[in-house]
Amino acid sequence: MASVAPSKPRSPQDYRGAERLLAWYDRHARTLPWRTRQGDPPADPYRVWLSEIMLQQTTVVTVGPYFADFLARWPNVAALAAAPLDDVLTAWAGLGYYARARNLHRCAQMVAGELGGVFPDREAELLKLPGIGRYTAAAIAAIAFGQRAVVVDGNVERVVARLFKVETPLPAAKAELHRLADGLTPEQRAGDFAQAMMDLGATVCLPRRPKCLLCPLEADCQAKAAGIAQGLPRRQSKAAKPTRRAVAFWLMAADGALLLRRRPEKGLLGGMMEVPSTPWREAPWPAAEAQAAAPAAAEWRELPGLVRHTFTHFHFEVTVWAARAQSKAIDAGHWVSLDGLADEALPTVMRKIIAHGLTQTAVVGRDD
DNA sequence: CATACGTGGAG
DNA sequence: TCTCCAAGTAT
Repeated sequence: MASVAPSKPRSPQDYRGAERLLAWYDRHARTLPWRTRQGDPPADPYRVWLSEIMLQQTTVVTVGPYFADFLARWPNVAALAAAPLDDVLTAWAGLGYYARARNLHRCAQMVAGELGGVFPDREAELLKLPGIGRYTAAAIAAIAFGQRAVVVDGNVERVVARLFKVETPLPAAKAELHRLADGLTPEQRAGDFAQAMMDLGATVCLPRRPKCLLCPLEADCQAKAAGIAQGLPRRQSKAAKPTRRAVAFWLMAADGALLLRRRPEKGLLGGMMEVPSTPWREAPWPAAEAQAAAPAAAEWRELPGLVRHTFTHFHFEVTVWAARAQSKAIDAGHWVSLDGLADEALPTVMRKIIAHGLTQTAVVGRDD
């Protein structure tokens, strides 16, 4: 149970903490592309939504250029809804968690269609939309619509776990941390408060070396008082990552086009383009077995080296085989000129494989 | 409640 | 090299 839960949800002490945090935020708020400043018109819900989806498990630095590109190409929800899904996937390529891009597009179509182009302003309605979960619904309600909502992301969990010295490891502590965050959240300026908590976590209450001397909440922080701030929140240890292996087939036509194919809509890298390969599995691929999985009969040659990539839950090792295609009459997949690769929805792991194929075939000489 | 789902930067 | 972890969601 709670090691140190406040007896009342909203004590005067908590309220002063919120006040101090907001005062700190007014002085230290970072200027971010999707953030409005004091005195500006209210935040555009489309921009808040777009940024929040992109920021799920993704750093501010990484999101920056993608947010600018999306906003330039699709300045409002109607424009995004009208875009072909493949264009959205291509623009998203490299950001990761590609289900977000598919849900983003579906959500845009729902808002632009049945919702008449207007984002819901209530958490419960936002929660019904694809790609919007508990955190994002609260963040949009608070930041775009000024409603009191309890916004809890990884930063807030860390800040609250330290403030109240919650020693239960995550994820078991999630419900308790949410309750404690609720008790801290003020009625007014809920959007600023949420962003202040997240900024505090991102710049002061850091995971490894918290800068407690700069923290506006230091005097209230029970973990700091106990000298264990750096060790919180505790986390349940994660399982080791297995290694999966595959052989990728670098098939080039006489005109220099490369064979790609689209992955299934669901699952890993769903809907994205890929270099054709054997299935991904732990056991290495004997040559004869890989041969049988090739997209065409050809004189396959193994390129030197190995492509390594780590996903969320496994390591990936890819050997690349290269061959020259006799014709472009191949069912599964489509041919793309090397110049056209930039316009394909290729995730990072596939760009690594392509870069490897490009350099190794150049070193060894085309093929045959 | 557990697991699948990307990528890049920091230490 | 390796582990951690970042403005989480869906199932």
